[in-house]
Amino acid sequence: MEKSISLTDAEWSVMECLWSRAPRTGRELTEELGKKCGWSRSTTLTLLSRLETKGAVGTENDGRVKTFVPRVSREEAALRETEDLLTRAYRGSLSLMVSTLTKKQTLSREELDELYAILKKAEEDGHA
Amino acid sequence: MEKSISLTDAEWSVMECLWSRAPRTGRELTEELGKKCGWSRSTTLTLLSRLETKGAVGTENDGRVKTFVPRVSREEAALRETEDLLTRAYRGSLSLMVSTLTKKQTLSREELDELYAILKKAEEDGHA
DNA sequence: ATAGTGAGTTTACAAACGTAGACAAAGGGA
DNA sequence: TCCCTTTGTCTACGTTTGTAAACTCACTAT
Repeated sequence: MEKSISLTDAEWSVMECLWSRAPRTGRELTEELGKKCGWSRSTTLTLLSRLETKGAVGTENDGRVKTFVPRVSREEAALRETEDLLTRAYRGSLSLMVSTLTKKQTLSREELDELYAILKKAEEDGHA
Repeated sequence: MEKSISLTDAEWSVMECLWSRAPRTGRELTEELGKKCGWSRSTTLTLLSRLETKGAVGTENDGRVKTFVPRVSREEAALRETEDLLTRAYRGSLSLMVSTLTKKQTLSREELDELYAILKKAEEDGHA
């Protein structure tokens, strides 16, 4: 597979916005990110253009106004980074990761229940 | 808590070496990383010195030779990055992370068993 | 026509990263 | 003593990232 796009911190904030609703105009995005991150208009637009170059967002020209849409899903992006981290920090072992986390922070009842459900599902799908 | 140290990609490789055995001399480290990563002597030493500045490794002077030791454990480093990622990409939800992973790759029987064990343990420790 | 606005594009610039060459001090042999 | 090697430090340089000002073009209200 061609290596999927990886996002920087600032870029995540932009994508976050786009994932929450799209298509959006530059206008809306600069406004929202201005509030949320304290960025200037330019900052947001620069980021958007870098993301476009990377192929993480697509644009369309409606008259003189550009609209932006995400080209990668949040899942893809998240997955990409997670796999990187898993490899880098846990030699690829998910259980090692989870155990490291649980050692440091207590999981809520809900979180636990969800995790059990997920495992159960994974189990079923696995030997299907 | 004072924000723990975060490592760059290249720095992880260096720490990896140190975690696998320490204390080590610059000599050993440049050799190993030269092979493993194709780095020049300078590269490794620069990284080591940056890590020293960050406080991620400590040094000691035995005569004219320096020895290096890790100052942060692999767990600490891994945890730090994992928490970052969890926040950035999964709004802090571990179960969301795990489910995203399981959707993309099948877990082995061992991995599953380990995960169940970890959850069980977390559960017990939780309401202790 | 004129000036002000909104939108998009260019240029900028410092800090962080990856990578490494150059240089200096110290020790070991010829 | 003189040179080579070892070890450590300093300097360097291109790229990426965060952040934003400056500039330009099209449009609108006067």
